[in-house]
Amino acid sequence: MSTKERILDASLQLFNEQGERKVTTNHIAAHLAISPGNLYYHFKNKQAIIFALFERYESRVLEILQVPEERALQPLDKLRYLQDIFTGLWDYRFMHRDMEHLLLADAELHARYRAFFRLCLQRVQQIFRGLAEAGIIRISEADIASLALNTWIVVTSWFSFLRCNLLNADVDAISPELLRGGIYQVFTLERPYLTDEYREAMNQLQQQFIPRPSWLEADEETVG
Amino acid sequence: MSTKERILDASLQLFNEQGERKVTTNHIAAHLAISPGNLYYHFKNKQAIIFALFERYESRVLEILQVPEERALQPLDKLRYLQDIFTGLWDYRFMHRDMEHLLLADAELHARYRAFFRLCLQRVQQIFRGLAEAGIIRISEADIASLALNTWIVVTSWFSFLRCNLLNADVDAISPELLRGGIYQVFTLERPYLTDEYREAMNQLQQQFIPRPSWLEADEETVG
DNA sequence: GTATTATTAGAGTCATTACTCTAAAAGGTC
DNA sequence: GACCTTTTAGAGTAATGACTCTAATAATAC
Repeated sequence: MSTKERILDASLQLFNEQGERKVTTNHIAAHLAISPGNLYYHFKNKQAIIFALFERYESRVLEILQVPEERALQPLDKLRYLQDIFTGLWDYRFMHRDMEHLLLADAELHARYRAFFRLCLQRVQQIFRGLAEAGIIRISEADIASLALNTWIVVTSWFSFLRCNLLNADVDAISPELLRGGIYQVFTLERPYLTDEYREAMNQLQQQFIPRPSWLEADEETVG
Repeated sequence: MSTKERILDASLQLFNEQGERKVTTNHIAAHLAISPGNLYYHFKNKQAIIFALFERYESRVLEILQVPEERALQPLDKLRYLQDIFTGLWDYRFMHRDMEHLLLADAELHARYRAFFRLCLQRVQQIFRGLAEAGIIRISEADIASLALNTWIVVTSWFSFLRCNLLNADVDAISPELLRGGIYQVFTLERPYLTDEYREAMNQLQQQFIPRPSWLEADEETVG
């Protein structure tokens, strides 16, 4: 693997683990046992690393959010979308964590992100239209726009929500178990629009993702 | 006004304007034309300032989220809740912007925030129960929990969403106009549960908050 | 007025961090 | 092996930022 790719992989790992703010370029170099000079030979600055990671993230997400044209959507499609998207967000979880700062620091990235967001929103709307055409949901165009936006917000905020509201011990061990809570929440957004025909089936699907809401557990008493 | 309060006010202002990450204690002192030593006489560190601001924020929000016991909820109550909460969030908007980092850096604040969140969630659920008892919505207990959580996520993420997706020029001018989009989104979350009796009235209420979705506008071409 | 305490100034410190510079090594070509 | 390009090491730098220390000044008590 090329040094350039190794730098990206290590950066992604460290950013995800500790947050972009706490990971310095020197840390990244040290982690790879290369010199800072070497790192800066491959990337002109920290922003360039982040930009490259965003490109990876973007293509990953857009690949997932494709709507099949040759066939109608099925109930399980929705589930697959959610699982794939949440997994993708997990793999690049530092991104939405510090997004505001990243965008403020890099106007080019900001423009790129805006375009990406708009494309995603369109895709999500297409998916809902597909579900409507397949008779799975019944929904007006105006509601599709609102529902898509709410879905976007909940999905992209889910890991931030978890990290803020889990016990510290759990934060280090965010697991598929916690991902499920996010899937459950998004199902809830869509549920009111299900047609009679599919309501029961989709509800049963959703039931499989009922979370054990660990964010409601009380803190342990600190032993004094 | 005491120096201590002036420090808090200035910190809040600067944090909101530039983000906690970019505002140093020296900046705060300079802004007030006092010495760093003076600042540190009143607060033992930057975290202590943030903690004090959180206490303000917390009491502000909890005051808003009260459920009247002597009377039933009315359709306009929901609107007032939303307007007050969004205004409160606006006044402390740096908070949810850098929340993850703030909590990771201060275990005490983290515990406090968790408790605050759980209390808020209960209050929001109570509000939905109140709306159900008043015959405005019809909803199961399980759905109340999901709906409350989705509401929390959308509300607390709304300003982050805006800052990420607005044109740079607009970010500096986030206005009531943009607040309205948030209110509209939250109305959408609740809308499917409205009873026949109130559906029309609430829809009309919501229509007043249709946003001009500036986050969908294209970037200006850069003049080359 | 004097003693005591609360408040303030401001220079300074120490660690951190993004990034640079020079030279050495490695790799490829003929 | 000589020549050239690519890659790497690693010491160094300039700026920054959270925080400290000492001494001066204001406020208060008696």
